[in-house]
Amino acid sequence: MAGTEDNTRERLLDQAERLFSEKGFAAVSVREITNASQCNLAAVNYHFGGKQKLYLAVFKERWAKRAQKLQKSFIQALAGKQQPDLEEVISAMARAFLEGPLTDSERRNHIQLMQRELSNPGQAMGMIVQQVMRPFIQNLVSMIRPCLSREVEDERLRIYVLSMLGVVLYFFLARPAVSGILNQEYDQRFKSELVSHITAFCLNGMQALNQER
Amino acid sequence: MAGTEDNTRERLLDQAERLFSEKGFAAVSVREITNASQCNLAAVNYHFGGKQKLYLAVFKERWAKRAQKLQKSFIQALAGKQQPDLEEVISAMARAFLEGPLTDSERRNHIQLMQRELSNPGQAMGMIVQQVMRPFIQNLVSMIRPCLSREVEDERLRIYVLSMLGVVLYFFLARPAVSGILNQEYDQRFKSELVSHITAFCLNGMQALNQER
DNA sequence: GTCTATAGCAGGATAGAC
DNA sequence: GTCTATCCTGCTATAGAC
Repeated sequence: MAGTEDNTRERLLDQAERLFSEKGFAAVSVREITNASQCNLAAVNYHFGGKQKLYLAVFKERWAKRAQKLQKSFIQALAGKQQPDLEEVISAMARAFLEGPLTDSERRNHIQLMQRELSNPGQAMGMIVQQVMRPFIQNLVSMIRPCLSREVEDERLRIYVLSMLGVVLYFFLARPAVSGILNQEYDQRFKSELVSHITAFCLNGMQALNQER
Repeated sequence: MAGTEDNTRERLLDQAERLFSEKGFAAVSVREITNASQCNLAAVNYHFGGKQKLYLAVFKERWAKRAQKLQKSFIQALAGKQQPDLEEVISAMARAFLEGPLTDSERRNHIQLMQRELSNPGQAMGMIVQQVMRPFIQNLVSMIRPCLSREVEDERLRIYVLSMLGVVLYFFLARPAVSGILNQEYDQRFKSELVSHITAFCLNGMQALNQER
């Protein structure tokens, strides 16, 4: 009685995550989710208590775990270094988002889902900011601080870290537009070119912190 | 017969733009739009031929015009200079998006609507990319090229311009998240601090183009 | 735990009076 | 050009058999 263990529930979470990230909460119907999960319409209510609660469960049981995985892979990439330099930190961050431990579709789902919630705050946004983004940013801040040649307040440093995240995430979110503008598919070659570019751009951008202002 | 001239149609476009940008296409009902516009349910069908076509009309008749206004204000800001330097170009760009000629709510509607379409391409995306973004980016490219100390191919320069746009737009789109992370309202003081920050960050970031690679 | 069946309601669209 | 009334589809949620 512990072998099968709620396979339906898992399939529902999988498909719900995929569909919500592709189309957004309102554009997805429970029928679409249960059909894709090859289970019955009533299953959503039985397992989660409604569409809205399923949405929340996707964040709590799937999204948050992936976010941890992503951050662990970022930390792992820097684990060898005693004191990584700025370039290493930035490149590891860009790589975590663009080439990290997730599959392509996982990555897309993960980031699109986050963006939907961040620009259209619902009940999951508090959790995302408090439990995932704040710690991650604080983590970056404390890795970057020793690389700088001047004392910089936390608050100012956080804005810089947000700017770097902005660059990375934007190449993701506006992916269809970027493809259209550059006439460029997001293949493996282009993605690693992007990592180089982002690293160079942000590395130079961060130098503003080392200047008088 | 040319004085009143379809006031209802205009109100519908106004309210549709606001609601679509706040909640997204699927989450808004025709009833919600017509109530907000203080007109009848059937008006959407009469004037536009359906909800989907109203959505498209919002982009064609409202969004595109605002985009032009925004770009004109950007060009205007640089009109005095014979050859603006890089800092002036970047600061004018950031200002156009963050403090430009639109009211706060116009700006929010405009950018959120764009982002919804860019990350979730529908029928309006082609128009946005071809008629608005491509020309704007090409414009930026040709203003920036003379500021550089090296020859740079168009393609490479476009990626840099996209990165700058990424920074600017991200501070907009993730506004609720940024507020939560920094514990900071988007008041006038903070917005002009953002413009300074973005200018400094991007100005330095662009220096990567002047380096060997 | 999974299914069928259905209640109950909100959605987009349209016909036709004015 | 605007309104009312209504059609019909599709939605979420639930009751109850198995």
